[in-house]
Amino acid sequence: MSLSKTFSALSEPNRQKILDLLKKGELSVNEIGKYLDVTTPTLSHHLDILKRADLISSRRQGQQIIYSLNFSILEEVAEKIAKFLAVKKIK
Amino acid sequence: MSLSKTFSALSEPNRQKILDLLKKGELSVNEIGKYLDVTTPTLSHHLDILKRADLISSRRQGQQIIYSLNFSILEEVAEKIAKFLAVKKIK
DNA sequence: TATATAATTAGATATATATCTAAATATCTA
DNA sequence: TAGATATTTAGATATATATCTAATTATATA
Repeated sequence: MSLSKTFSALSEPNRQKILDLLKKGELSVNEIGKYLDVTTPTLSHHLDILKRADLISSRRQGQQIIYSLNFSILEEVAEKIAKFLAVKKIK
Repeated sequence: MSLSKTFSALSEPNRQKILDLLKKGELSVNEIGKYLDVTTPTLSHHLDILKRADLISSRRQGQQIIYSLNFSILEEVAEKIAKFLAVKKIK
């Protein structure tokens, strides 16, 4: 997974909000939609981008698709930034 | 400064490379250009975006503009991600 | 099995972004 | 001060992205 793809996924406010919502626990598309001011197809598009960036996962539960947060990529990003910043201290 | 603007600035590969180059020390536009496969105006555009995101600073030195890395915003990003991830441990 | 509900996919459109060439600006130097 | 060098700004263009409506797919249920 490229850092660019991750940062790109993280750069959109609606997607940040989705991650914030999922932080508290998994949610269906419909439930997420209640907190965002976009149509369902637009929401679906944002979920797709987050999923391709491996920031979230999904599973079907009856008629609903339940999305949940993946922490690992964000942990990697934090680690990479920390490693990047580490040079500062070396100097 | 919005997180979106920061992530957006960080999402482009050439800009990531610029930050990487500046990590080792300040450089002129011309020097940075040696490592990137873009024209000078394009490079100037990327520098402008990084500067607007407060990720780099510049000063004039004779005919050259010298760019240097700002660590603070990246430190903030790392901190925000860490804080975001902290909920995981709480639960 | 027809209808309702949940979500995605398709297709269109408007805005943003990355890129280039050409022109402008700033500084240095012969 | 004329010409060279360094960088930015202006303007054009092609690609990417966010958004919508309409259509499709998947599941549940009366």
